[in-house]
Amino acid sequence: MGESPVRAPRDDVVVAATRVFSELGYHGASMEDIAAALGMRKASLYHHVRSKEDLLYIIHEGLIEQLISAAAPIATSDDPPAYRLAALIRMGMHFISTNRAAVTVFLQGAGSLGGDRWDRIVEKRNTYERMVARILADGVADGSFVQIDSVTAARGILGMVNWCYTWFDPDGELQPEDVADTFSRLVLTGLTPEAGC
Amino acid sequence: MGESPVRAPRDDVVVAATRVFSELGYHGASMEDIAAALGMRKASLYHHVRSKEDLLYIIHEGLIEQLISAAAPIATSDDPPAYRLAALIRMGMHFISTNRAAVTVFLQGAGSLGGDRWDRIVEKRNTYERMVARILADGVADGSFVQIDSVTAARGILGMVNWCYTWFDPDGELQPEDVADTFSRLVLTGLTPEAGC
Amino acid sequence: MGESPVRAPRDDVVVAATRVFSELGYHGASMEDIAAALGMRKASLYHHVRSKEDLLYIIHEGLIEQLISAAAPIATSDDPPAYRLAALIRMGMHFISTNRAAVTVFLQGAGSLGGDRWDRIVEKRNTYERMVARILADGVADGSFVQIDSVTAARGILGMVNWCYTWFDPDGELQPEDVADTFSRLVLTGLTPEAGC
Amino acid sequence: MGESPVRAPRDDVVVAATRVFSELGYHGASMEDIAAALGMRKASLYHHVRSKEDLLYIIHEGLIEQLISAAAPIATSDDPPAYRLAALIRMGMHFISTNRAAVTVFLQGAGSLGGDRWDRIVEKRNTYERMVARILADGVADGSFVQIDSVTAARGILGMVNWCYTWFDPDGELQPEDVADTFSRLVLTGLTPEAGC
DNA sequence: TATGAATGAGGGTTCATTCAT
DNA sequence: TATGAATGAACCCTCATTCAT
Repeated sequence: MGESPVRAPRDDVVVAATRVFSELGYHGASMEDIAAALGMRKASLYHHVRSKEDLLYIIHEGLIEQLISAAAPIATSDDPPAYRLAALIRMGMHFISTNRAAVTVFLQGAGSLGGDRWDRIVEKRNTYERMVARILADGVADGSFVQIDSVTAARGILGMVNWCYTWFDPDGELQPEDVADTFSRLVLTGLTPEAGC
Repeated sequence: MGESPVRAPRDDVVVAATRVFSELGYHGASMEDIAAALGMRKASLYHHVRSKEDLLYIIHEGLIEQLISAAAPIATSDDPPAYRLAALIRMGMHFISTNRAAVTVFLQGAGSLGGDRWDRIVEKRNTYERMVARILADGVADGSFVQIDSVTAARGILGMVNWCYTWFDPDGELQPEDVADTFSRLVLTGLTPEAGC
Repeated sequence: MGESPVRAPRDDVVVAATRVFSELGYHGASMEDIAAALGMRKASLYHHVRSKEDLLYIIHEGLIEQLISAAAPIATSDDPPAYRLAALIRMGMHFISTNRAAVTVFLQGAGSLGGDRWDRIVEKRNTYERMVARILADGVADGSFVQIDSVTAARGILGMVNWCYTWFDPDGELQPEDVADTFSRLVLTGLTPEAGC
Repeated sequence: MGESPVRAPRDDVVVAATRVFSELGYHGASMEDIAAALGMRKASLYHHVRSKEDLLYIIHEGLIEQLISAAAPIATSDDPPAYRLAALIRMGMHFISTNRAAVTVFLQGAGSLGGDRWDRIVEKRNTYERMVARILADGVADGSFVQIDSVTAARGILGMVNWCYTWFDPDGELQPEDVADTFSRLVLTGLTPEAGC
């Protein structure tokens, strides 16, 4: 915290890079492309960012930081686990539909980020994952959830939500809340009706 | 249709390419890398494949074809929906843990495949997705599943399973069947115990 | 002649450029580097100098002018040739140890200076060289030196002294005068003791 | 010895690079220039060399190795010091006039070679220097030379010879042997005639 | 005077692909 | 089938220089 060697570039630069990366992929996008999206030439771009990889890192870090900030209050609230889980799923869907491009870059960008930086991102990613797992573990502990492998279940739920970046269309008929509701019902009460009640 | 068809290259070539692509990413891997993995030089590789993109397409097609072949008998069996869904999840986990590299290439490779070919892959991908959605719809129809948006739920379940390529370690403690069981319970009976029965 | 003349920039600018050029080489140093050494930004530097090459020329000219000024009175004095030569060597060593950075730039900078300017520097360099050769010729003429190719010998002596920029350390144990004495003895009386006297 | 990570490129490549570097300077020369000198394109050059710096290193190493090989038998022979010194000077002049371009690259190239490699070259350069100093020390020890700082004198003599790369013209009237003779007389018997004999 | 921004002109390097042997 | 060589097309990045503020 505080010693990041990466200057924060102008906002529009990051926004443009995020869009271009999400459309062409990190490797498929050239600095030229990003510059063009900003109405400037390649060389000018280097006044705002030090390298292409810097841009990728900035996007990654911005996203995971924002995600954690949004998740933390939900995960650590005093609400019952089921409630917290549903809120987290809703937040996740909202996040994806609001940050479409950045999420795409984030979830596809694996492997393009150099060692140290990738490690730092992974660490934060794990932090987020642990928040979800913690909610499940809490529920199992207090009996509001059935006995289940909370880590695996958490990863399953995360996958369910993350995967939306491949198909969810914010401009489509379905609202993010609709999807979140479906997912919540799916993992909370399950597909099968409660037997014999 | 109009393009010249893709000759099927020697198996070891596809295997090597799959491994190299999965490790370095499609863009990050060079033909040189693949050739080296086969103990030959770049130029020789062109006696076996016509282009780098051909390789990617071959891998994609091989995978989706194999996946559909494995899924079809399950999806179309006469077993009850809940049973079929569990079987599909189990098959999916098994598939991922057996075809680690290819699955990685398949799920990360979006965007690197040219128009026509990508479309053909997407079509088959949709076929697979529809199989899952159909099972859910069947369950909703026969009352064995609760009323739910079967398409969205199917995508959620697929995401849950697909996402495993990012974290599941075939050499770890967890068996693919264990994960499949957790996932099945999660989406069939849900996290919350059946109330007051 | 036809080109616009070079304004003399602030002294500290030249000093900084000299140091930076000597450390990184002319091509290796950027205007940014020089500006940084002055605590300003690249663009500000252009208020003081018109171009990078101007800086190089200014350094070259300042050095050769200063060197000629120091050498002239010695070379044209009435002292006997041996004395003048020794004095010149001493002056040369003193000059190198006092103007380390500038000498480095001067002796390494060949080829970076454009046609006309380089020619002008070379001309002055030759003037200096001729001073030394003249001393030798004088000695040969008045019999105080042996018959020898005075031009070649002069170049040898200059090389001996100039070369010091590659190894002489002003902060080392050896004083410039010590080196000058060794060099003077070497070229005046030689390594071999006078035979049978 | 043996573990050099630099493949030896085709001879003509090294020759061309040497000439181009000597004419334009390392930084002033582009890979394009070198390729053009070989009648190929920039990209083709990379089949023969891994990087521009590799080329520079190969030139440096080739030169210093060759120089040491030529100097060693002279320096370690049983001939009297004066004879060995004269022979070394003659060899040096011959070397410079035969390897004009490479010597130019070698003596100007300081600073362009990365840390490790530069260190390795400097080490060998010192080896060569020590050979000369050793001859002088031998002469001082056996009384055939006057008492003198042999290290400084050696550097002076080396400078005298090395400096020739800046002015000696192999196609001029002066033969390398002529210059060598002048230099030998200069440092062996000196400029001043033997007094009163 | 000082500077942030912009940019044309390269420069080194990589790479998929072709071709003659 | 195998490969050494060659190359066009890019790509990332640097830099001297200009200009509006």
